Amino acid sequence: MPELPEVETVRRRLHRALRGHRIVRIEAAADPVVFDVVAPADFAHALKGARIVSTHRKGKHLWLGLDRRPWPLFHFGMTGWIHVDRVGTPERRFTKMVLETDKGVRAVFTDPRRFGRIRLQEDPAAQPPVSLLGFDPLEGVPAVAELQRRLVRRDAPIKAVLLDQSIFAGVGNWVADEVLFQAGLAPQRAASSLTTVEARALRSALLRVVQKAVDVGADDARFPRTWLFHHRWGKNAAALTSRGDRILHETIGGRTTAWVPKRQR
DNA sequence: CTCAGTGTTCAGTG
DNA sequence: TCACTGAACACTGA
Repeated sequence: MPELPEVETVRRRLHRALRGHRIVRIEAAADPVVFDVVAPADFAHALKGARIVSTHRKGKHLWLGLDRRPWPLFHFGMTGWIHVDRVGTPERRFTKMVLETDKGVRAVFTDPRRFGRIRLQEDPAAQPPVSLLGFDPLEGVPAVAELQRRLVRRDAPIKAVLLDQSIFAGVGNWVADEVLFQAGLAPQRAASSLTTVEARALRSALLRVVQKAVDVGADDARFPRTWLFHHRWGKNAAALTSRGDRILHETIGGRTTAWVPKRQR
């Protein structure tokens, strides 16, 4: 479930588990889809022997800072993940990369659907795709006036604009729907039609949703009961919110969108 | 067997 | 060039 909160949660786990360790072994699967720009052997060679000094994230992109360059950069796509295990743990299915450290920690990148990507870059923060991202909500959302300035020239539905990574880095399908639900905004509203009051509601809902999801380690069982999240899945026509309001499912911005007409205008 | 899917990119159109 | 839409990508699981 890799949107901003999930990726940030993985980053924090990696940070605690790997920082200061030296990489003693790398296994990189022969998968030219996931390793789309670096040969797996070159990736392994670049990492082996290096020390992990930092972890980084912007939007849905995650990378490690090493004591030498280049650095590894990960994107989880729809089904990617990095699991932190101890060396000796049973293998996992759909493994694309295994990293083992001198202190016996193993990080495993898995991805059944193979939309994820593993790359190598000299300076991930300074080069595409990371350099092309908009603001990361966890690092702070622009003031309402600035936000509105960016929305006013967009005729697309606000749902689609929320998914635009060059503006809202890290927002994915469920975060977008949750934000619109909590802000009381109908997803098909043109972004340019938002009033200042509505843009303010959007801004604070975005901040609140992302912060809360990260605070609970992206563990959805700990999301507040009032969140749409718990009721939105499965395109169930009879689905209701915690207050008993009907949830509609329709395609907006090219994605399945769950929303509550009674609460969103 | 069919279809949806927590993401991104590209082709085609206006 | 830009903004927008819809298809394509690859594969699992319901």
